[in-house]
Amino acid sequence: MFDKDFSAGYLANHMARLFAIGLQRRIAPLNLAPAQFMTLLELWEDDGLTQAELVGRLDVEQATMANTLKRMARDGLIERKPHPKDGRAQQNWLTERARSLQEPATKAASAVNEAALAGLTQWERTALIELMRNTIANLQKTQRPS
Amino acid sequence: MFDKDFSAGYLANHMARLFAIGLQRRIAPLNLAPAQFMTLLELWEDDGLTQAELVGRLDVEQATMANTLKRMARDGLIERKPHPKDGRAQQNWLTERARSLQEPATKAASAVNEAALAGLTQWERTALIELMRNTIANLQKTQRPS
DNA sequence: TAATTATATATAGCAAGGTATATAAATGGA
DNA sequence: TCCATTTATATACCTTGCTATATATAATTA
Repeated sequence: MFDKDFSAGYLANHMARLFAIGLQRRIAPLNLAPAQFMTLLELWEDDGLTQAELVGRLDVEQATMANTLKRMARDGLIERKPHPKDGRAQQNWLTERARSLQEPATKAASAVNEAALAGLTQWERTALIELMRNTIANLQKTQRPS
Repeated sequence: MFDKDFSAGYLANHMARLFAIGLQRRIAPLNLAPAQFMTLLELWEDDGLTQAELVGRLDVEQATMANTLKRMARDGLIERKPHPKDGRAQQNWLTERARSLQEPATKAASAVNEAALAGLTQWERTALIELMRNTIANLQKTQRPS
């Protein structure tokens, strides 16, 4: 018999939904959505990345990233410019507004993490992170070797 | 500086997406989607639950459940009948087809969990589950006390 | 070089989550 | 009993994800 309350997949889904709500509520005042924040994390590190590069770094489907970038351009977070060496590609450059959001947005995300891990020891926090990373690697292994 | 590869929230989102893909691929042949499976888990236990009861058990928004139930009725998984004691409510009853999916669907879900946790010791698996349950409780605590 | 193959984006369509509203039925008080 | 409040669903609209296709530009190869 299948007990969802001890199923890794069910718990992962539930936990991710709660994290998303927590983040969404805290970055909504910045006019930012969770997937936009995730994309900004990469652009804050390396501005001007192409859609394909972002797809590789964030492990989402190309179509998903295409739509997220379209909304980000619409919301004035990025500007898309033709790639100087590849006529098919576009570079995605942060706007001043997007750059200004780095500090408040990352603080909001850290606050959610802190609230989520409240009461866990440092050892437990590290264990959770490492176990999730291990699980992610396992899942990627079984679904990619296509 | 914010490192997404060690952020509980980011990892939870990534892990949940990978679990969802794994489950979706395995239950697609049954003409079943992940949220439908999650809902069936409750109905297999207690047939005839109302929308409000399912909302409470699965911790999703009422509107989300309303749409999921609509798709399940459309797909012949449930039949909705007026509640005998409450004119506002409807009871959701499993069809024969839905009952027949219990075994293959739960086996598919168990297979995904097994693939995800491959290589982890029993102790590590239990630790991951318990840490996720703890994190879920923390997040519920901070977002509900509305 | 011409033709094929691969790569970068875009778009359509659907599921699942969420917020915000609306409506109808049930409940509780005054 | 009548009115206000609560509860059960439904719906509209938005984001995020996915699959499947289509298109244009590179790259490769015959």
